[in-house]
Amino acid sequence: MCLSHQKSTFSDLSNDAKDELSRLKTCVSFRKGQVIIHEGARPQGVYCIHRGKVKLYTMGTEGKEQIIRFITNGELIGYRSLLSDEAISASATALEDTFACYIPKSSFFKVIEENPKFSLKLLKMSCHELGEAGKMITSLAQKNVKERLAEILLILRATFGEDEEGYLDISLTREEIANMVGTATESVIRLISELKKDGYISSKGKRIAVSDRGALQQIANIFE
Amino acid sequence: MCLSHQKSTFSDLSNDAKDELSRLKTCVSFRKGQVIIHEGARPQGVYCIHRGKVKLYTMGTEGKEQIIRFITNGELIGYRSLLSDEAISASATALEDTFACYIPKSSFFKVIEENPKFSLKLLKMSCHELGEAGKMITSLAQKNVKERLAEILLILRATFGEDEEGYLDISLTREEIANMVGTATESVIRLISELKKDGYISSKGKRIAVSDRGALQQIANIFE
DNA sequence: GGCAAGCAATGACTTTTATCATATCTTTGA
DNA sequence: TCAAAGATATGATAAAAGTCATTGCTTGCC
Repeated sequence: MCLSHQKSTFSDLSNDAKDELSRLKTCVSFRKGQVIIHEGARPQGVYCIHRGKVKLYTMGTEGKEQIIRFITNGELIGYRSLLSDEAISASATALEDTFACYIPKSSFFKVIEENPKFSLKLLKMSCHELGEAGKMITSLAQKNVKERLAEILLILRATFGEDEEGYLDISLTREEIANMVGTATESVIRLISELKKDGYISSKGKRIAVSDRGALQQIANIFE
Repeated sequence: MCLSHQKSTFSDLSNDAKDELSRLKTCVSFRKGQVIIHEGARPQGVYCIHRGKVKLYTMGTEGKEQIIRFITNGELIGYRSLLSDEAISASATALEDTFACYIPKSSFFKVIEENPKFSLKLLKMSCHELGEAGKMITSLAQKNVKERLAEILLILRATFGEDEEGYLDISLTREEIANMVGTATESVIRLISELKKDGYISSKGKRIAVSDRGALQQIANIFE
């Protein structure tokens, strides 16, 4: 159950509050490809991911997905629209079989009201996300496709890590990568071939491994 | 003073809380072009704009500004990094002479802790901003320059309104518009000429007037 | 009022990226 | 296990956008 996660959004709550939450929540699961929340809908609660990987995306013109970010263990889905009292602005779909807790709107607000520290934590979280969104805006506006692709590969590595064989521990199609980078699928494929030829990454089927992190950082213009 | 604004971030506070804030705050003013907060710095407080217009932007590679959004009467500057406890992620510069209240970090947090409703309002605000940022990401990633320019012109109109002559009540150079749209200055100039020729906007010097809102919405692919 | 600095405008040209077409490789499920 | 569907790969070409160069217009300041 997601409350027990070390890094769960709810991890800092008192035991009492956690106990109450665990009474109010229900457990749900989603199969790979299943839509969890849908853009435009009015949310009735939030999901806290226990185990799994989820993409958050908006539909652009021509029905093309734009992936905004990923959500994984311990993180929330749907809190943004619940708190801003707006329609859901981004759909969420499971990228692999996913298990989550569902917390109804009223219970969620109850926890917020009774736990000022939790409310502050949410505030901190959303402000952090805002900073990340700003970075993404600047990259999309100013970097070229190759720079953006290198940046996204590094983000994927930092977010999901690597499996035993060194491949990124996340399975995305080239099209999904293109939908993050903001480009055509063919361009991603071409550039992945190029990065592979230059020895900065390797790939087998859809799986990708970062082999030269420094080189990617240089390509992406990241100095940290 | 900014606390008295109808639409100020602080408008819902109790009179007591407002009184206390007004003791803790100081008044500051910025001349056109003056930097208010600087990317990378650690903020020591927040600014609440009383009167004026401010651009919020990050520096991309090659030192090119990327304007994330504008801030005007009643809105806060610097709260994001204060709340997420990070370095300032976006600089703010006055676009015209601007008057603001400065509220030191400790006072700001005091108000948050003592007024749960205010804390919730900030949460709502930042969640709303997150939604807007998501929209901007999708536009930048999927729309072409002309569509984005039309969208930005509509946003400027909605944010700043028009003066007596019907011109947008905000003075931006073509370069600044390009820094919002995420394109080259020349491209913005060319497209403004084109929109003007087609009769959708008019312009005189740097001033721009939207004459056919519907047409711009159609160009921008906005259906609302 | 005139002059300089900064901005806007436009043309010519290059580079980047998208699109379309087609071939080949991988998965997946009957 | 084998066929079909779905993904990846690559080439040719077109379209979009950026860059560089130059001219002309505004504006603000002495």
